Amino acid sequence: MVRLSPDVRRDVILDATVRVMRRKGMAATTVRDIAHEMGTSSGLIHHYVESMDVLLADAFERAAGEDLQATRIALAQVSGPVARLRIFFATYVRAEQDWAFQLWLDAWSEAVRRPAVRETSHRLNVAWQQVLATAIREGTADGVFTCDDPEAAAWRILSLLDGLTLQAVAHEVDIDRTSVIRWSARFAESELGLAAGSLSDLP
Amino acid sequence: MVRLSPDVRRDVILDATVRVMRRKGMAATTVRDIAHEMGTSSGLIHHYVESMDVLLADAFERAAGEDLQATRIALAQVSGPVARLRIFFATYVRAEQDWAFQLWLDAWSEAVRRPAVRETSHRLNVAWQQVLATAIREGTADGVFTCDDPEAAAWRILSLLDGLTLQAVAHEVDIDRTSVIRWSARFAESELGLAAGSLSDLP
DNA sequence: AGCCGTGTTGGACACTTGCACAATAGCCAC
DNA sequence: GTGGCTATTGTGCAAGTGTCCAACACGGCT
Repeated sequence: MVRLSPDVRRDVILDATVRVMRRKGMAATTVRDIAHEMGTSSGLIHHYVESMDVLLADAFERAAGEDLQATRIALAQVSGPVARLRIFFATYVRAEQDWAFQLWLDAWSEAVRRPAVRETSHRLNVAWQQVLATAIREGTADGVFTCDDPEAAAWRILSLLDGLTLQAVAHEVDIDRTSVIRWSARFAESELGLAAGSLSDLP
Repeated sequence: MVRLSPDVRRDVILDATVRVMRRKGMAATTVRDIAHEMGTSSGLIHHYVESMDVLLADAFERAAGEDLQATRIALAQVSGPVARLRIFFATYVRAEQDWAFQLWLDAWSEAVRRPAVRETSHRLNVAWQQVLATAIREGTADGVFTCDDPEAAAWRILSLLDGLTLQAVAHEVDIDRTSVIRWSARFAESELGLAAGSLSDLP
């Protein structure tokens, strides 16, 4: 029985929850699973967490938020709208490892029943869209892109990316990962008035 | 206590399951719910169905299959590639009422864990893609469309449609239904070499 | 009419779930 | 040291799950 400070314990709980979620899926994650993963009692979890609903939402936020942050950092380290967009597509594959995207599928599905999950997935989805929209706005300001509605264009590009990834992850066939990226990048080219290949051609 | 023949009873069970699924979602559907919906005992269900797993998969197949069939019929009643594609987008909205698309979200999420569900959702997704691919092939044969890979184009259009609908259904905001259709139709125009507005302008 | 096959019942079963709460045990201030 | 605060335990609970099964009752057959 190791006694930890509340902050550390909260961290340990979230980490354990993420690990269980990625192994069993969001819907199948139980309090007892998490307790067993931490090597503690299940009562301890309820001492820190008000409900299973928000725990799942918080854990999802941690898991998905890390990917988002990684992409943001990667984008910040590069300059120029075209190069930045190339990085966006490149990190999106890395970010969306199968288990990570599976969590997104779980979140979208659970959103109807779990208000906390819906709120989180909604917020994170908007955050992803904003990353893209910001990059597009910068490109139009520079005169490199031609796009009269960056917000909408960002939703469309992100949705095509998600829709294609969905098929690749859920059904494991028909569409391979490189096609997902190339097709999405080509769509972005046409959305932003770029020459064919400027985003989708391999470097 | 109405005594039905096995065939009829099986049908009644599937119908009741679909109704409960569309009300509560796939993951939250229970044997007792279905029994209550039919007005019978829960034991009766297991007299006909080997497990909950395959019952959910079969019911999903019925629910999603009906929408697919409705779209196929609607497409068959119209002639000309452009008109047919317009119908496709129009029926996709109708077909994908919130509850129906919610079932798809559930299915994609459950696919990893439930082999029966994965097999069904995969097969039906391919079927939808084939409906679109066939329409595109006919259009290219007629010289109306310009498209060198109808199969891939169908996946892209369908994926954009799914990705956008996903946001509209799961998060209930940000993207309204008319935008989903208009944006997808515009994307189809550029994929098929059509003039802007030929698919996306309201009739 | 009576009988028998079988569709149907309703509850038992063993299990799981999230959550609550008294009791316990570790750590820090004094 | 020692007391007190609180992190942690472990059990209990009520409600839920899928599955099973002996008993029942309806409809067609003789």
